[in-house]
Amino acid sequence: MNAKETLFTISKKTGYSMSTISRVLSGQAKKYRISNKAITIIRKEAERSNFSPNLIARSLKLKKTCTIGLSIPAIDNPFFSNLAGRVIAHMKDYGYNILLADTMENERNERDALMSFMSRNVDGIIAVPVSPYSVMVESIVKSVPTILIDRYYEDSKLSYVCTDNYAGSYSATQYLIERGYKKIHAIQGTSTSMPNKERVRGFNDAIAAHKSEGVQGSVSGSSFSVENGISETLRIMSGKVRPDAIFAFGTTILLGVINTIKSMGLSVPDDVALISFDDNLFFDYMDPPITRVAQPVAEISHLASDILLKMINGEVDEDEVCKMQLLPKLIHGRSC
Amino acid sequence: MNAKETLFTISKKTGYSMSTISRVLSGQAKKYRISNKAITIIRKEAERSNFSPNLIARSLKLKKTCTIGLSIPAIDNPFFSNLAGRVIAHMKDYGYNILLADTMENERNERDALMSFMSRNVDGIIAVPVSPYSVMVESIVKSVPTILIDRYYEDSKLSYVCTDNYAGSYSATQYLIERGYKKIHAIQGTSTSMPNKERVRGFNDAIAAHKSEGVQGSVSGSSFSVENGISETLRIMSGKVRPDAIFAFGTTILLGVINTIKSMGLSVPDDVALISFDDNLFFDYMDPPITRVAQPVAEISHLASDILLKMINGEVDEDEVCKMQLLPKLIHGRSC
DNA sequence: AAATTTTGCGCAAACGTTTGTAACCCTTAT
DNA sequence: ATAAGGGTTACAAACGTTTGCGCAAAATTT
Repeated sequence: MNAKETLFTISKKTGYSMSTISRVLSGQAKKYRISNKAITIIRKEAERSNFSPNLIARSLKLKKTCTIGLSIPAIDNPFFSNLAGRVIAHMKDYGYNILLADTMENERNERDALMSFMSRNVDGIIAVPVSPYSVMVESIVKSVPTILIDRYYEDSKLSYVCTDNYAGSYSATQYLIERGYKKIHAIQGTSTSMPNKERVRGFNDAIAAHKSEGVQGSVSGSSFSVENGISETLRIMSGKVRPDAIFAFGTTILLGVINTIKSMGLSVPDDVALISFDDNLFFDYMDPPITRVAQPVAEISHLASDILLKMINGEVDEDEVCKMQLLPKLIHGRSC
Repeated sequence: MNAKETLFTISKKTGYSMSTISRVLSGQAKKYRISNKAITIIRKEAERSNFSPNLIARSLKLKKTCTIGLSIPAIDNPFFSNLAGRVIAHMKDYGYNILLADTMENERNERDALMSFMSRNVDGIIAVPVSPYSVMVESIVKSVPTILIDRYYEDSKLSYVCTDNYAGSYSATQYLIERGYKKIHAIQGTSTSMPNKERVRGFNDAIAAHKSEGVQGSVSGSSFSVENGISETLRIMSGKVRPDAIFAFGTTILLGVINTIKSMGLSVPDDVALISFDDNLFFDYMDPPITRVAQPVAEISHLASDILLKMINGEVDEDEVCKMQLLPKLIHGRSC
């Protein structure tokens, strides 16, 4: 309705200069020895006219936007929406807003998002990258504090914090072995992604460590999708060596597996045991509740946010690369 | 690494003035009759130095940020994360970025978020409000195009688009009645929220319309939470008139219901039928798959975004209030 | 050859802040 | 009386864009 208030309009109203008003309203009154009289007059007028400073102008001047760019591959994936929620909440506590981009697992979208973040002068970037490491990503990202989550590039200069996928996978596999399962099949997701690679490695190592006990393991699959879970389950359960346990490397894969197993008239865990990577509220309410390796989303988000804040505040060396892997947690259902 | 490029630095490099460079780089070359020679030189230098315009400065000048503020109550709720994803994707197509706030159902957070949006001069706001309608909300929001989703205020000037909760609830109830259920209990969420009110109304009307057939209905409950689902189910299933069908007004409520019913040793749908409001990927993979009323999230998001864009572009009258209710869809599981 | 038009480009103000510096007024000490 | 000093406030430049206007040179017309 009424035109936007600015320092100028308040200046006209109160007779004080814009500088004085700026200082009062940004809490610098003491420092510049503004009189109490001026303070009260200015405060009152600001209050009355519902003044709020133009952060765009302030950002331009201060070269600080108090904005973080957050780029994730798929917000409808609970893991990522959870992540986003944590980051948003944490950053809000420090006065930062979040520009959110959903890249939909698409490199072009990611590129657009990062470019946009840069153009908008975000103070920092948190990203779950989808693109292969390339000069592009690095060049885009090297001029602004950036931290990766979940996925990362092995020997790059980009800091990251993620789940210890190797350990999680290893311990889940070992858990199955301890429960007496001998023929374990893992259904993997996108085979090129680092988390997936690590899960495969952990799985294989655990199997290898118990080879003498007659434990056999196999891995197949190609994407983090329900369809992949369905087709792989169909294939392996009708093969000649039917596994007695299946390790789904992701929530969506698991759904496909369950669905297929039930439609085949088999039961969990009697005919085949099930364990999954990633957590979900629904897992506890399924029949049976699903045993899974839960990534420490809260801790990851928290840690990544804190590290980024430190980078922004210059409390961490320019070229100090930070690589953190957090241990996931095994949550017991009754699917094994 | 290297200092940020600006029009000024390119000006020094090429010898052309900042105005000329600005016009070339913003595609206004033709309009201002810039020579091809200048265009190529400037383009090349911009390319070489990886120039990207400072959108903060541009925003300040143009009074347009190409940013939309999106405020939702809980991003870990699939309904809202889905919503957010749709809005983000849609707005991206029109060159807008999204500032996302998760209010966590907290009025103070919402207030902060909206204030922040205003200070940051967003071009428009999409919100799922949590606060009661008040002068505050209106005053915050009246100076920038705003549209509400899901929840709304009956006779306010704020436009909204949401599900036709009344119709959805009515048809779900009627569906139960048609399947022969006679004693139907609805477990509601936050009783003050408009969607909940409408669902109750739809439920009651459907029941009333079939009263002559001996259909009885009742409503209880107090929040959209698993706990509420649990406690209400426990209470009603151990009461003297045990319902033969339960209508859960939300996903989380449903989870509580299922869990309790199973732990009581009852089965769905033989002992009691189940139907739910809101959709979820997991519903199809539960045992049995859940019959539910799915809100048309995609359509809502799309429509709301489009309306907001029109408001921003001045293609809709200043004080024309837009109220849209979209029909939800009944998705058949096997829980009835 | 003069007048007019076209072409190509630069000047400078403006957007709303922040902040170093200067300046004013009023005491108080010299 | 003058200087010194503390308490208050204002001036003006800067952040990086965009754009109305104006101007010179080249091209065209008369």
